[in-house]
Amino acid sequence: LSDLEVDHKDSNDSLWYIRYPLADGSGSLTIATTRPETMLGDTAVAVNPDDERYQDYVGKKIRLPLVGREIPIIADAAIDREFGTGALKVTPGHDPVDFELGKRHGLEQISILDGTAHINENGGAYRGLSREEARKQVVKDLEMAGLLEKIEPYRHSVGVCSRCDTIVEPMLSEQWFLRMREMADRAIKAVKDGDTTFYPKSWEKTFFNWLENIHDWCISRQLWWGHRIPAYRCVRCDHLIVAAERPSRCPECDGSDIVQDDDVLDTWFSSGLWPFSTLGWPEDTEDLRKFYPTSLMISGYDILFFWDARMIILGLHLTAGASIEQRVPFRSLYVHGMVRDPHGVKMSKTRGNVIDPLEIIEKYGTDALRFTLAIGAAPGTDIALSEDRILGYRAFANKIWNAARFLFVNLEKIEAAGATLDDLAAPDLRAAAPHRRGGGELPLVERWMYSRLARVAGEVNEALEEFRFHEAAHVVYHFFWHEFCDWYIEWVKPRLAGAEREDAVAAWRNLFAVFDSALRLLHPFMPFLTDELWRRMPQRSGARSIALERFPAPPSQWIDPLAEQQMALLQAVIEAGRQLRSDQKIDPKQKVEADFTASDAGVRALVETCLGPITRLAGFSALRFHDGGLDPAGGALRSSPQFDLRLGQSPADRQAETDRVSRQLGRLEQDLASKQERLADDAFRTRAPAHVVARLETAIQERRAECEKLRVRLAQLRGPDGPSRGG
RNA sequence: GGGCGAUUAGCUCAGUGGUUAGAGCGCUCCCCUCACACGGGAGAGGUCCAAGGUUCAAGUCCUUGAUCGCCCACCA
Repeated sequence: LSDLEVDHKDSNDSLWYIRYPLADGSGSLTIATTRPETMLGDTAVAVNPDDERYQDYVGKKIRLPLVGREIPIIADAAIDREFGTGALKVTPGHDPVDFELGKRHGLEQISILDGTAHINENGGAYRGLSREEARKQVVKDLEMAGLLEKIEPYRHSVGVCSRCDTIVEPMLSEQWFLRMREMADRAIKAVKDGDTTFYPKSWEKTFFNWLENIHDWCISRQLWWGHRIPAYRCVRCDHLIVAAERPSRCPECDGSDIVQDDDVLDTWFSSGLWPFSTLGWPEDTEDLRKFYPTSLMISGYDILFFWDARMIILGLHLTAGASIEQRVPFRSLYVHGMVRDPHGVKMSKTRGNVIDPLEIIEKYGTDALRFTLAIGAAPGTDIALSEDRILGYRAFANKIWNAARFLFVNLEKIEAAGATLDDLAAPDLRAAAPHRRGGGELPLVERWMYSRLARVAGEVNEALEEFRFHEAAHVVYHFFWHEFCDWYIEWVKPRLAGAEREDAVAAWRNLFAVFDSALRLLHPFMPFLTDELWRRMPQRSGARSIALERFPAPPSQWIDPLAEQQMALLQAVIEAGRQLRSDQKIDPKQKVEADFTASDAGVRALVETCLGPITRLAGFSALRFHDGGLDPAGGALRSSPQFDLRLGQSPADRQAETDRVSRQLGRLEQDLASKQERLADDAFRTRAPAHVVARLETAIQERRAECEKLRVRLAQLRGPDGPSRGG
């Protein structure tokens, strides 16, 4: 096992205090141990040289109980005086610390265990017992001999096999090690120099920390399966040869009886060779030159040390290349999180909180699962996977499906008027978007839609570029559902079945063009659904899959800030209308008249040009325009800095309306006060960038106007002549 | 012992110094309106863990602390 394959687990154990008698019978010394059975292999007792309690003992001999061997008492600065009794039994054969200690003091190394963790012939009477049985027996015998002073409960960490949880028993054996220092330093340098970049970058620190403290790597394993270690031994003279090819004769004694080492390489060593051994290395192949280093490695952090770091280390060491940058196996390493249970707890079979991806796929669909993982994959975080969340994204998949259904079902209406799917959605038509009706102007809603598409595509591309998958998924989700479906489709619906055939055709072509782009943007996140829907649109002959199409990168000329601003205003008017309806508890089926006023003639003109969609989407039977303020006599009112909107009937609940306005006014006044305070600060005016100051000034102006309107409104609501009749 | 990270709405989480801090789910109210009730519309809900500091400006940067994770480590 390598160090990395040993986990350390806290364990409630005992600390046994054992009396070791001096060989000359002049007394005894008590040691404390967590593994009493290992005393069978003790070859010394050690104390700290500065420990005054044991000054007289150093140099004397102990007669090891149960064994009878005489062992020395030695002094070593590594001994912690505070632990136990300050005296340590030294077992070089079965403890790494003791092994080092033994080497410093020339102590004998005695192995008392065989390969199956049973006591061997060095354990005398205990031979044949398992380590657990031996512990019991040793303790029992010590107790009988009156040498067991006490047992204390003790909590410490125990090394266990990371695969099977068995307690690891340190023992002496011959193994192959890789000297890591220089190779680790080269890997550190490569990453520091930016030859490979980690995403998120914070993982580089973890990487450095590990490499800076790295130990030599034990790469030999006593297993059947694996790359056999290329080391050969001459049977006659025992000479060792390490070579790529099996030597026919021993270079030392010319013997021909040569056997290969039985050990195989650590599987992670073999895996570490993967990036170049798969490309034909050590031959200088075309593949190797073309694909090494590769651009991106995606990996979970649980194998950062096991695999990713080793690929870098071995790549730097073994591959030929013109420069050091060409030796790293990959330019970017994206380190993703782990999928956890709904509460962020690691999944485990024993805990029973494992979510089976196949069951999830069966239940909610592959695309829903994939989208959930993508949108949850914020760099540097794990993903808490809950079925509720997946359910939400299944709904999204359903939404996409239904939007497509809308397109294809409604097509019949225009097909009746003689247009075919090819007339509306042919691939070259989709590519030639936007479509203007008879060479005229593009309607506002389409200018807005294409502008949004261009921005969203830009954001998605940028996010993917930086491995911000969650952001890309979020942006495209919001775009499809809340812009494409909620606003764009709803807005253009009447035109699609409209009598004006030319306008209808243009609207359909734009709708399909945007839908096509949306599918492409969605494809990395929902591959199956998007491909299926894409196939239902006409395609170039020979086109095989949406996966092979271009990812959208709409021209930046589509970005139209004016259209976005105007559309936002119209949306605000519609939303104000809906809020009023909802507040006034107006039956959704009932259309109501509304009154509108705007101080800016441009705003009024804009609203007038889009009267159809506004009245339809807000549920108005009519929208009446007024000059100046709206009649204070009645109706429920919504104000914004740009416009006022009133529903033509009295508030159903005057008190509720008063409360709402007053709450809103309170919020605004507070905000206004803090803004004014900030603006009044000379330091802010002089030191903040001009655009920040200007923006604040604009905001204050707007806020003031809003507050004023609300104050007037509040006075009306509270006044004796408050609204009492429809108006 | 060393290192890394987290703490933001009821839950799970985004948030790149600069509008009134966001999303999904959940919750409340209305609506089965001719793509979708896996839907539409409207809402409620947050002293951004604490205390200092830097800055004209901090959820965001720095320090300390608390709590919770994870990784590494040869304390018998």
